[in-house]
Amino acid sequence: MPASKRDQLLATAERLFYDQGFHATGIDRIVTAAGVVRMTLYNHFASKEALVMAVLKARHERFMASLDTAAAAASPGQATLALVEAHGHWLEQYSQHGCIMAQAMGEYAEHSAEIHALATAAKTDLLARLETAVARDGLDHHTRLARRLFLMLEGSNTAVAVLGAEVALADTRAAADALLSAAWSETP
Amino acid sequence: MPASKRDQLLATAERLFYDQGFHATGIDRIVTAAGVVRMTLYNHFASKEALVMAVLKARHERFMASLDTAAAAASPGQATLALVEAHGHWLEQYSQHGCIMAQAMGEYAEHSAEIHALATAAKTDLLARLETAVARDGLDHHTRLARRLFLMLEGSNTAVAVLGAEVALADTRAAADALLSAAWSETP
DNA sequence: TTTTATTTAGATAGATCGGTCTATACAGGA
DNA sequence: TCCTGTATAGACCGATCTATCTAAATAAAA
Repeated sequence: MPASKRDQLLATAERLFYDQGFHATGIDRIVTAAGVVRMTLYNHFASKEALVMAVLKARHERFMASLDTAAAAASPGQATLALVEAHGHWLEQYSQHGCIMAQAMGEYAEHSAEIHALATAAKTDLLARLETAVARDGLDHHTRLARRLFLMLEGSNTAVAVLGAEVALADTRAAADALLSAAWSETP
Repeated sequence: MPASKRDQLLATAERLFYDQGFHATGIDRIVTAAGVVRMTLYNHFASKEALVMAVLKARHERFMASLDTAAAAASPGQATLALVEAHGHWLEQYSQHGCIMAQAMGEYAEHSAEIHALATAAKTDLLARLETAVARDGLDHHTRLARRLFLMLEGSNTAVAVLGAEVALADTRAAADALLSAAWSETP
């Protein structure tokens, strides 16, 4: 069965928002690219802001699901590295030129508290998953370590855009390994 | 002496672009906030795109100068950490809710190759400074290590926006220390 | 077949966008 | 004093923005 008009709109808007930016992408371009008429969009979404919210929410849920799947499938003691790998895989597939949540935070910081809060929550959700994984792997100082890994993964968003996925993700993996090793030997 | 109209425009535009985003900030708002008339802007800058370029260029030069000053004043063997400190200091002062260059890359990736290239060059300039410092400090594998530190510093841009400057910068410092220690003990 | 919900087409609204134009005012330096 | 460069005020342009409205077409469910 073909995707619903609503799903077509979500997928098209996500692509355009990510490639062109939020404010630079007009309603007309979205509906044209989705092969749909303007009223169909406003039938499914109350406003452009509501559309942005729905796009980010759906994308975030997909991202979290891929993290959770990877963590659940990891061998004992390997949950943290599995998250790092899953994050890298996501960047390779869907996020080659920067993080859409960071972009949304910047574009809507003073224009929509709702969108800004959603994007911020997406970041803290990732941090929370890291904390859970680090704790599950039996590593000490798990909050501190999780925050350091968070720094790395956030940095890899930009690094992929600047240096390319191959180089950036290899660096991220190696740096994560170094942080994890250092965590064992470091004095508390 | 009061700042020139041109400088007023640059400072005002920088603030508005950073706080509200590039596309979401109109020419009218800039000139009004700068206390200047519309034609004065177009007398000094050929277009909005040229204004964005000038703003980013000036900001980047200020940033680079602060890095170079810090590196030059560092004790022998401490240039790398001095750069990390200087970067953190910059975030505290001027970049509390995300990196304006990353924002520009996102907003202009498909709208202005010139702006996108400038923002990308800003990132590679930071990476180059890190490489120089790491080499000057006599650390091995300096390219690889510099790229890992680059990841950290890029991550701290987002981390400051999400977790606040205090927490994020403490983590960044600690993680950089850990990476530097690990660099000594790691097998090539 | 009738009802109900969805989609289409297209006109329309008012605001704002980046950018241009002209005429006027006002400096400081020659 | 005159001249040159800069700033002001404000009208103006066409394009685009988000959003709404109506009327007709379409399809699936009852």
